[in-house]
Amino acid sequence: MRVNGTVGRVTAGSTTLADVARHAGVHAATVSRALSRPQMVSAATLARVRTSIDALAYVPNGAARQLAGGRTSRIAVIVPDVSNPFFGALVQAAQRRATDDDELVVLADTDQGPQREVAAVRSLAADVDGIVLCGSVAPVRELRAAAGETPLVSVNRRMRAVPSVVLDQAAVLDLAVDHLRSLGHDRIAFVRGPSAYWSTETRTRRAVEAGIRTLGPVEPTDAGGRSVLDAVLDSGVSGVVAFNDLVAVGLLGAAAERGVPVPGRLSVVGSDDLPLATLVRPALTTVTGSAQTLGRVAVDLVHARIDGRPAEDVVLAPDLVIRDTTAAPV
Amino acid sequence: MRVNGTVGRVTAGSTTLADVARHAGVHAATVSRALSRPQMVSAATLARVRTSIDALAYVPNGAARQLAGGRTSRIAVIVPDVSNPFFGALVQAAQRRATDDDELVVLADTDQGPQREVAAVRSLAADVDGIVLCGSVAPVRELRAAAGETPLVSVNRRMRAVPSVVLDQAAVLDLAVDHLRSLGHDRIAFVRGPSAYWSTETRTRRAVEAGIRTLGPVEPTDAGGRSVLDAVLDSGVSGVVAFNDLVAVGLLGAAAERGVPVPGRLSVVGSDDLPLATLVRPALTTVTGSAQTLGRVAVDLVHARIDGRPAEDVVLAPDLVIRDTTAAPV
DNA sequence: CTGAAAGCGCTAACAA
DNA sequence: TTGTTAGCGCTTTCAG
Repeated sequence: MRVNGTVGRVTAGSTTLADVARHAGVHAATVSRALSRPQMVSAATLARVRTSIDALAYVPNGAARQLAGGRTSRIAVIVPDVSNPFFGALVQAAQRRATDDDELVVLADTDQGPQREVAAVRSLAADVDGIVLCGSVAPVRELRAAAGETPLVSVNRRMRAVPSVVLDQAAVLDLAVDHLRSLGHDRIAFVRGPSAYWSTETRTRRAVEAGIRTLGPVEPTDAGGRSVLDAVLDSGVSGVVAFNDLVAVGLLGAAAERGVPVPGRLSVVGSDDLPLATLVRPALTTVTGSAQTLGRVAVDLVHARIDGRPAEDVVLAPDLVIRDTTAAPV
Repeated sequence: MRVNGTVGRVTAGSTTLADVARHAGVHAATVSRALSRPQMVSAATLARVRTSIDALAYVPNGAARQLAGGRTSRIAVIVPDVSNPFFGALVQAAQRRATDDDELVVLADTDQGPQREVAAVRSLAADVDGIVLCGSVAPVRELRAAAGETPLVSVNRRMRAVPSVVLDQAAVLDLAVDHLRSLGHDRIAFVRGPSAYWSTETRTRRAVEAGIRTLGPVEPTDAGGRSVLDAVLDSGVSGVVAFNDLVAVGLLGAAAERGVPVPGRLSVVGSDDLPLATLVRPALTTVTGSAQTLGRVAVDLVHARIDGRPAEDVVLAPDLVIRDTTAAPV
């Protein structure tokens, strides 16, 4: 069986550039130009080519494009856990932004492992134009080595020599603390997330400066929140800044089961503004920089890097979202 | 400036097969074999090649691979909304399964638009080995045309001539209804999701058969649930089967605000078993076929199709997860 | 503005 | 078992 040659193709292959060129009566190169640099082609030819493209329902082959031109029209988004709604929203926002640019998003979930994180970066680097790395916990050296020439942008972790988009974590803590103080709480604790997180460490530093006691670390989940209830009660604080909304919800749930009055004996502020925050009762007061914004800005930043434009760190100011059923005057 | 030739490369390019071959003192084809069919290479050569691969930190170029061999080691997962925790979990499970197979997952979010759904399938088809299409709402003809030769698997919607993995929706409804009946409810309503969903239509049909009244359709969200409260109260039912957990939570939230006793005046059963279900108070009783299972099975199915193995529809039986704080005897 | 030719990095016959 | 030889479908110089 001939596989190539004049006899015909066997490859399942869909229509190619060559097919379009033939149909339009021009050279393949012209079709290529019509696609990527329309202004280099005469209006008449352009029209003809476009007609053929539609007629044949031609879709350019990404692999060939990449191989020949270097560009993939693909960016990778690497997150610790897609099933976490925060990252879900972030990924979605990134995807929307990328789509505006006719780009595809390749997703990798690291399951929170530094090992897998580096592996993901390495294996993706050659196949995408840029990488958005979220909630990274791996050593920066390794990440940079793994990324090679591929533009890398970090979200929610500040890294040297890697453009980052982060929340101002000190402000996150301050906002939450001030809010609790304004309600009259003077004994306040910060429940830490995993130590590997940049956000944990940055907030902890601020907490220490501010003389706020810290509890934990706990897992950044509902279960983590539940597990810290005893410590919270023992510590005698009345106001709690939880690492994130999941921890806050877990803490509140456990408190409810133990009959601890909320708000009253305990006021809790979360962080992330998950949709969840509005659904639980009492609703959660939360400090936030929206996942959407982070995702969008990150993609813009990779684009800048891809195009060789300078890309500076973006530090987003958090908002305090008050739902006023959780945190109440003592 | 020479771009190619003996002078040296300018392309940022990382190490290639050829580099490894040179380093190991073998032909490029041998390295290729060492990578994809190790058993075709002598142990000694294999070892040497592997050493070189490590030494040079070689990572194969996916695009070249695809172009030459036809395989991409990539599958696409298309969902209506990644930020929905149900799909988040599904995507994560799919991703894990794919990773076991050294595959990458390309993600597309259609924002629930049939238009974008078809576009996503079309643009992805040539660049992936297979497609997992979740919660599809587009016309089957168009989808099949868009997919071309690329294996397609549908999740949560049964399609003719497309292997599908779905929940037994009649069973979903029956389970929920039986549960409510066993608690003594005899006036029960089903709150419908969007009509475009296969799961809505299938359940509705069953509801009609079973003489259960239907309400809605509503958006498959918290807001959708809130919006249907009046209709629920007006209809005089005491038991409600909500389209999914988000709707259920919205309904419960609105009920709580209106002082409707739950459980008591109203018992609600959701569907999906979102993590959320355990976090709200009262906790949600829910009918489920886990998102994880759906994701995993779907990926297995695409793999089967990719390998040319026969792939039959998988109909998963739902489970009833009873948390017993929501649905209680009348 | 358009055609010709070369080649991106890899795999897959085919020979040896 | 290994080397040789062709391309995969596209972009890109370079001429014309």
